[in-house]
Amino acid sequence: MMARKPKFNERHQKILQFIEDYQKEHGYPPTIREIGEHVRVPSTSLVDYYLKRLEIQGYIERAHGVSRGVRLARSNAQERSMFRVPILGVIAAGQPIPVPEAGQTTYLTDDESFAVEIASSLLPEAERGPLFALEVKGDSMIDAMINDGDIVVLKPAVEARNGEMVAIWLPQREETTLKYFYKDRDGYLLKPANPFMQPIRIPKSEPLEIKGKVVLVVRRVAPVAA
Amino acid sequence: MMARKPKFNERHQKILQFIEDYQKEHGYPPTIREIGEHVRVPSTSLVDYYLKRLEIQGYIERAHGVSRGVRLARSNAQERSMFRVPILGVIAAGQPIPVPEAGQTTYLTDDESFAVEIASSLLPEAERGPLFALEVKGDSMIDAMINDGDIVVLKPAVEARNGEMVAIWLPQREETTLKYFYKDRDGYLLKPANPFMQPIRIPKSEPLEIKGKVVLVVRRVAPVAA
DNA sequence: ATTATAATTGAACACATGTTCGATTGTCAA
DNA sequence: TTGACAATCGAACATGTGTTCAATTATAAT
Repeated sequence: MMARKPKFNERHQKILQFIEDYQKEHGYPPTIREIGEHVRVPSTSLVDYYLKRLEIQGYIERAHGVSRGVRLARSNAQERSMFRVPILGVIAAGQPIPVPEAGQTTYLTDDESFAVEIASSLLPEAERGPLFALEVKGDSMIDAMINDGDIVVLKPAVEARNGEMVAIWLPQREETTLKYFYKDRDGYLLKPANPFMQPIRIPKSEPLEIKGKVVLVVRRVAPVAA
Repeated sequence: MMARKPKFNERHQKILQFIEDYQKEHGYPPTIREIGEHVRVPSTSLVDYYLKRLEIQGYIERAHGVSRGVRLARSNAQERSMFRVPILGVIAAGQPIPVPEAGQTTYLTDDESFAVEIASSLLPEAERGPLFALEVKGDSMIDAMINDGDIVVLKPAVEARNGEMVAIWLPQREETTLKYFYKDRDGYLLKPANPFMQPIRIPKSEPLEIKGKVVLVVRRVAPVAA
């Protein structure tokens, strides 16, 4: 009964690749014939046949009856490829951590200097959503392997699971740190990222405010003249 | 003699705007007729007339004889915002650094796991061009504030200026390191990024191979379950 | 007013391009 | 083998779409 099921062969892949490349190079999508030429499919109807399949499978979107009316589906395309994350302030040893207000839409100034752009491919799927970034000032985070000038991207959070790297405010000490977070019956254990440094133990009694989970650390290495 | 000179009226502006909007919405550029319809220009020849002007003035680029062959000039459009940088291998203490072959086109596997995407806004203008990335294996780069699993983005180079962070292969020691590079009459001084650590002095006599300049360091902080 | 040129029109043309359809061939499962 | 469907072909068709051109109208400088 069932004959061989339609497979997603290399040609399909090649077509998707070609559409992407062509779009990037020309600024507009290819025609059916151009696709066929490149993938060595001599008949336009066959290309159409392929495109129909790709459309059904959700890889592309088509505007029917429209020349060059083909594009990669949002999911594949560079749609979600960029994230603009606002830099809310600095993170430093002696200062509380600025966090985004809940109500206010995390809004972005157009000013480039107050935002970083992140390739979403750098983020695990789950970490999407509202993010904010802080610029590290001073050497106080150095035991977290984070240096002056680095940018840490955070996901707002008030609690964490063991093993996650979090930004913490210790009210009693008036201190901010970035540490791997572990909780046990005696209190908290804060491990530096640098394995050669000693973890800090926080007794249960001491207050501890988690401000966010670290999702990404970016260091631009500016070449400095002599 | 001179009649009124061709002015850049609001229609021109409107057309540019429309091309941009349309492209963003549909994923492909509009036709001449669609433009005319939107800007309330009833004759296709007049739209063509406008487009010719816009092309001469450098606002748009056209592929003549091609349907929907119009796009905003690069200068207007948002310059390429993404970089795809191939991950050529790992960088570790005891291993030579893999560098891209000069001849071979920096080729990108489709495989996402072998490339990182970088927002070009993270890079200084000058650092564009061929880049490659390496994944850090082990703790050996820890004095450069770079940890196991980090990704370093490099620009191929065989020499460096003082103050630049470079990837270095020391043949005599069979060792790879990332350090800030300083050269003086006595040889080389390699400073760790971590200011608390001691710099290394390399005598003039010892060979030293620079493989690339560090442009960016990225650390994905994967949340680890308990 | 006159004139030169810009702006605009309308229509026709040529061909680029998506679509359709019948026929043929290839390939798997029963 | 045979049935069923996928894959492929070739050609024709309808129309989408850039281009051209001659003619007309509007505008600013003389």
